[in-house]
Amino acid sequence: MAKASRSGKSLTAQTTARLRQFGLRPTRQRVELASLLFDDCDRHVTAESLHDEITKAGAKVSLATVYNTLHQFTEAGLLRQVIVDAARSYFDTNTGDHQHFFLEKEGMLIDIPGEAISVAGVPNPPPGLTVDRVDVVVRVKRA
Amino acid sequence: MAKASRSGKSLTAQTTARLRQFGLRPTRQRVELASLLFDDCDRHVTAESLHDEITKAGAKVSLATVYNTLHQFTEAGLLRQVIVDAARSYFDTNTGDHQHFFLEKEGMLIDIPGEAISVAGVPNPPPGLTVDRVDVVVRVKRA
DNA sequence: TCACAGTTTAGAATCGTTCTAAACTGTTGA
DNA sequence: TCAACAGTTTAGAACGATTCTAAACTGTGA
Repeated sequence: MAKASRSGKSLTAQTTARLRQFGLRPTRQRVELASLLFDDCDRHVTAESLHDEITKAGAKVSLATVYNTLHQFTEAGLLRQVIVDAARSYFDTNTGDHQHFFLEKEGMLIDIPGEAISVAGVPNPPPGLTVDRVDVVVRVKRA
Repeated sequence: MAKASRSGKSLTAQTTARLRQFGLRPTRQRVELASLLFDDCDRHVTAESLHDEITKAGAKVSLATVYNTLHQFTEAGLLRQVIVDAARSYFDTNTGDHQHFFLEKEGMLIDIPGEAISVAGVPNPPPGLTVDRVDVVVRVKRA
């Protein structure tokens, strides 16, 4: 691991710098979690799934820390929370404009690019309210 | 209460008949809950809020029964479950095609008529999957 | 290297929800 | 009308996800 990037910095060093930028002290736990989340392609995780994954990878991070970290990353804008299931929270490393397919049975999320989809005809919200975000969830089933 | 309707049946009698139609034995608890839910205009409730309401109305219905009943009504197609908040489940007496404004802070849902809103450009789901439903949640904030 | 604020942690606590098993009640058939 | 039974309700325990607590630990800047 810690493959050197074009910039000459190791991935870990990049992650460390990134965390510092966002005002997060780069502790071992945060760096390890951030590596899992951000080093490769976009991902959807739950606290539980991320905790399992990091544990299987041999790192020791408590579940409480996984929860704390997911929330801190979300506040910092590194993650986005996706609400599709009453039973558990998902976190998405893709924070750009996009929507989701959701396969409830398997707890699987699939991104839909924001450019692809468009929502028209949203009425003005009642007086005193402003639109914060429009979420589209396309619920799918195995055929 | 039990104001006579044009049909000559009391509301309670109508509710009772309705429940029977859906294969639900019209017990005291179900009739009372159905009255709160369906006698007036469309509503959004949580198990907790409905339990509070029926308790304040002087009826004794356990929270477990409220949960059971909400799920039975949902299965029967009398209610629709709305997933907008990781913390709790909402149930909507409007089962027709429509979407929602959601004011998280206050746990308030407001219907958006289905005709008003339109979602275009939903890609074909990955092979083996079919679209079940498209949910739109317009998250709003106090200005 | 020290001191301290920030962080992590195990375990307890909390919250919404579901389960359990015993008591209760519509309904049906005699 | 009534007994019998399946379906229903219930209190309370149990559950699973998440948050809290308070004590131990660790980056950081001097």
